[in-house]
Amino acid sequence: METLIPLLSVQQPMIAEVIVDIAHSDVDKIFDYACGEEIKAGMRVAVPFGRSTTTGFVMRVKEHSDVPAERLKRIYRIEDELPAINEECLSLAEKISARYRCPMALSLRLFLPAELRRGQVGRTFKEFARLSGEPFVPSPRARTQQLLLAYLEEHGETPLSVLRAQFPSAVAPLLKNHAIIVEKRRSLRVPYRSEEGSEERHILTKAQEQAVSAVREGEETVFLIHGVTGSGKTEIYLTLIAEALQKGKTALFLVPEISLTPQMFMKLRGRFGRKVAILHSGLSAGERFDEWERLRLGEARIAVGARSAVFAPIESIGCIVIDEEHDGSYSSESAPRYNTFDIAYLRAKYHRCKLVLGSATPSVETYRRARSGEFGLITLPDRINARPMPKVHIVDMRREVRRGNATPFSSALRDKLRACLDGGNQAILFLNRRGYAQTVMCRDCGNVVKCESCDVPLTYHSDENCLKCHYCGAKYRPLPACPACGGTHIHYMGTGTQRVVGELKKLLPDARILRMDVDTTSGKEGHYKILKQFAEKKADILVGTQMVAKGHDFPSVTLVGILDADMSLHFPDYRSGERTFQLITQVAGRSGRAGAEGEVVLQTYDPENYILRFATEYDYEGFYEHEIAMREAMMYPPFVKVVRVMVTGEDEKETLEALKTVYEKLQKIYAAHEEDFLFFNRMHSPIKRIRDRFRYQVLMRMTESAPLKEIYAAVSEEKYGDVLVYVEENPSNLS
DNA sequence: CGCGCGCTCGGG
DNA sequence: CCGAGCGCGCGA
Repeated sequence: METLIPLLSVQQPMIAEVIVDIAHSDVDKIFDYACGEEIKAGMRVAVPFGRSTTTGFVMRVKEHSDVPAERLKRIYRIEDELPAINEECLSLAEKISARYRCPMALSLRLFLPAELRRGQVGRTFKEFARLSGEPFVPSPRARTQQLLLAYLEEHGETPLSVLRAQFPSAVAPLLKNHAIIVEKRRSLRVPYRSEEGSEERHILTKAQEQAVSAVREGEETVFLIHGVTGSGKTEIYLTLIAEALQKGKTALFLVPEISLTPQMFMKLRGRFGRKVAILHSGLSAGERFDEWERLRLGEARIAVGARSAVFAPIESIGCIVIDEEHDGSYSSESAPRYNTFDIAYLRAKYHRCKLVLGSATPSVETYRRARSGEFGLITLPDRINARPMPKVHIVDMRREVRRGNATPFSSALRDKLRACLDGGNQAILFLNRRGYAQTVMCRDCGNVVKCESCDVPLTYHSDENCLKCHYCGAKYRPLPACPACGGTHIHYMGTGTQRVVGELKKLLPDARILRMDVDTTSGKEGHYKILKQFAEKKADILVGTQMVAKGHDFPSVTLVGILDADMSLHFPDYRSGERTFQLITQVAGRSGRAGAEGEVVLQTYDPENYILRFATEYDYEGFYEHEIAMREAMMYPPFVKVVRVMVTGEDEKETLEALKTVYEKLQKIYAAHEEDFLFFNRMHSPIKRIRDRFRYQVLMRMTESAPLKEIYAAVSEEKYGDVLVYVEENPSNLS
């Protein structure tokens, strides 16, 4: 008779559900692999796939598979000792893929630093020395050896490099005698390293105190802090973050791309020391990876960074902050086209924590949600130092032109500039147009010189003496004659920052001028270098594009000139008014922060415009009431949703064919839900070609109840060869 | 995505 | 008859 002996040595194999790291809809599905007990959800693994090996993400581990056992293959190896993506983030990735119809591989990648995917980031190691405990008495003459041992006695484990520097001759003999032991240990690179955070108490004003308790005690998940420039929003954020930390939780602090300056890093490091990890493209690959790793390991508990930091690998989040909530950089411009708020909201819901939005000029949509009671609304109307906002003077440029002033500066601005510099103060001139001249036109035939790859006029750049395309970056030699008619009356139209600097030198020959725009801020810390020079008063006037507008403090700036306030106002976009208001408010806020009272000169050809009027009065409420009424009357967001399906490809015929296919599918949805659509049409994009790709679009305006999911489904249903098709919701630029 | 399979077409 | 080219479906 046979006895059945349990085969303890043969483990029942487990099954891992794996998503392979290939961003393609054909392979965007679960593949089952056999694996052992050591495999956990969230790990990256190497798996045999087809005839090659691929990285995959373990989504789930289960006991049975519907795939016949003979077809199952085994996971080759584990790529990360610790699961790279936790349960919360795995399910978040699933939601993102479902919401934006993108392959799981793409949504999963959001949670990993690029360095990890590329494979070998140098994990750096460092040697540490400690006392071995073995009895050893150095000879009385070996004084440095005695000192070293005493040092270790006092300080405990110490990096070997420190000992080598302090006791150069002692290390080798002590090692030889086994008096000390050296171990290699993982060392994490900490950028902008400083000592522990300062424990000093930060005294809050009454208004700040009230704001903090409103968030702490409020019922809502989301809070909007609407506070004027200088009202002390940052201190509120930091207090809320500190409170989360005290409860043993972590925090997420999201800021616009541009405001991640070294000063900002230092401020946070000063406050929270090594508990802060900064996720930012300005760091080296190694630093970035290590900061991510410090968060994942729990060594750092506050993640600070731009948009992508919302995917930080932290657990038990106690507080999420989105500063400068209205900033455009919070929307992703490549697949998946997520909005940072939406992701942050999902995470806040999951962790049952507060999501705090802050802005001096909230987006109309956010403000409406706050006013309706959906979000908690906290208003900080006063500046900390009770200083009034700078006085804004509107200058009618039509009158200047009539008087024969052909320069970019009104007489009022010229006078104030001189007075400002005479008083030993600094000025900022803002103009949202880089280069020297906006367009190059032939006066003989009217031809405007365009880029070969884009349907865009070229901008003349005087410092490089070339024509540049601001969409693809291509450079061209300046033309001696018109390519269309051979005429030689080439006219340089419109003023950019370079021309302003040139004119300024003529006007104020002794003034020291700095320029800040995309062309002068190349390199890793380009912005920072220019801002630093200006802050150190190595220049009198800073001329720049909108990058001068974002939260930097220059105590001796007492004059801000907005050279062309209409520029963004007449942008063909329902948000142009909102953006202009935000921009003017921000730029104006640069004036008069500490010293004398500041002034702003706002030059416009449309001095009666309501947006400019409200901006000069710093009247956000007034602006909002006017704007929201207009949006409702015109049926624009937030009352409807603007959805654009973009179709772009290098081959125009192919692109048009794809457009036709997509349009027909969308038309079916439209026909079935006609009552939900206010607008439905296909057309050229305003810019017909960018980077050699033709651009067509189906533009829709629809109610909230319209079937957005069906639109996403229709677009991702079919393959369109080399033609790229994607959906945008309330796109921030409609070019 | 990368690959192999099989179908089709064209050349000799 | 054979080789190149392409569309399709598969991968666990």
